[in-house]
Amino acid sequence: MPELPEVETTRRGIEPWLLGARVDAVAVRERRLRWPVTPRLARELTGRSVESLERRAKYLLMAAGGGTLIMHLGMSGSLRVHKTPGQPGPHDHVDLVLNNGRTLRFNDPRRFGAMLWTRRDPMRHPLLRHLGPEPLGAEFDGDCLWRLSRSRRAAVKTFIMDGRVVVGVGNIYASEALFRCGVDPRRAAGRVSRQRYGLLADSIREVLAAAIKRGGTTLRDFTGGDGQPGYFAQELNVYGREGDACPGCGGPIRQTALGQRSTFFCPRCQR
DNA sequence: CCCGATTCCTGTAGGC
DNA sequence: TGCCTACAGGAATCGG
Repeated sequence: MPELPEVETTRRGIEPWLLGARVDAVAVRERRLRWPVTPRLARELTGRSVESLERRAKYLLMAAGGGTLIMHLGMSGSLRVHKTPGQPGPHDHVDLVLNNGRTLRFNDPRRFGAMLWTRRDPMRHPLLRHLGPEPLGAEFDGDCLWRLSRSRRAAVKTFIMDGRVVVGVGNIYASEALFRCGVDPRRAAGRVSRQRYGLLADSIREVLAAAIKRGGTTLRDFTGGDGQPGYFAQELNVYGREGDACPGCGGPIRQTALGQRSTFFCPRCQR
């Protein structure tokens, strides 16, 4: 499940093969992703050289020849650079054939991912323009969480997963960050103190940075741009561990649902 | 504006 | 063993 660390791991894995490479051909075998892949995408991308590959939230932005390819992995998408791609398998929806002999291949069984071409400033794109701060950036801290949360009655876990508040915090890392700072995920966002938001912001930053260091979390099938899995799963304290002993107090980890999302926490350590 | 519910999709885990 | 259903989730979008 690509969250920010998995997207960043992917970006770092494929960037060296993309920078400066020219796109010689684009093969679109399945147009039905989150939004339809337009014929324009292949037409305009072909012949352009890649200038940069950046990440904003969970989007990857590949700048090429004045336009930008906006990519999102959804929840089952992956991007890999192949030396010899071979016959496309199931769910290998898009290939970018590069002039350095490599092929960037987008695979996405559930097709929640996206590939969009824009000639405008990507940061002004409707999907990106209302996004909150990057959790690893300088402008993100406990005070901005605290300010935005006043009078909010939604659960704090739901609140930190809202991309307008802070980007990149998905279901796994939301549970982990809240455990780390001892905040009950069910607590109303407006009823978390300023001081505890300071701790929560630190926890979000730490847990994401640690996951990036490990190459992301591979629960089932995530692999980075080189096909390697991530190793943060073994450092998860609560996610997916209902009934297991809490690493803090030894009591059982509990599971509940918040905003239709499974949520894991320790009722003794988190208040 | 705020918030919860619904929607897209398919692989897989669990129940019978 | 094998079939069937439920569930997983990012995030846009809808409905209240």
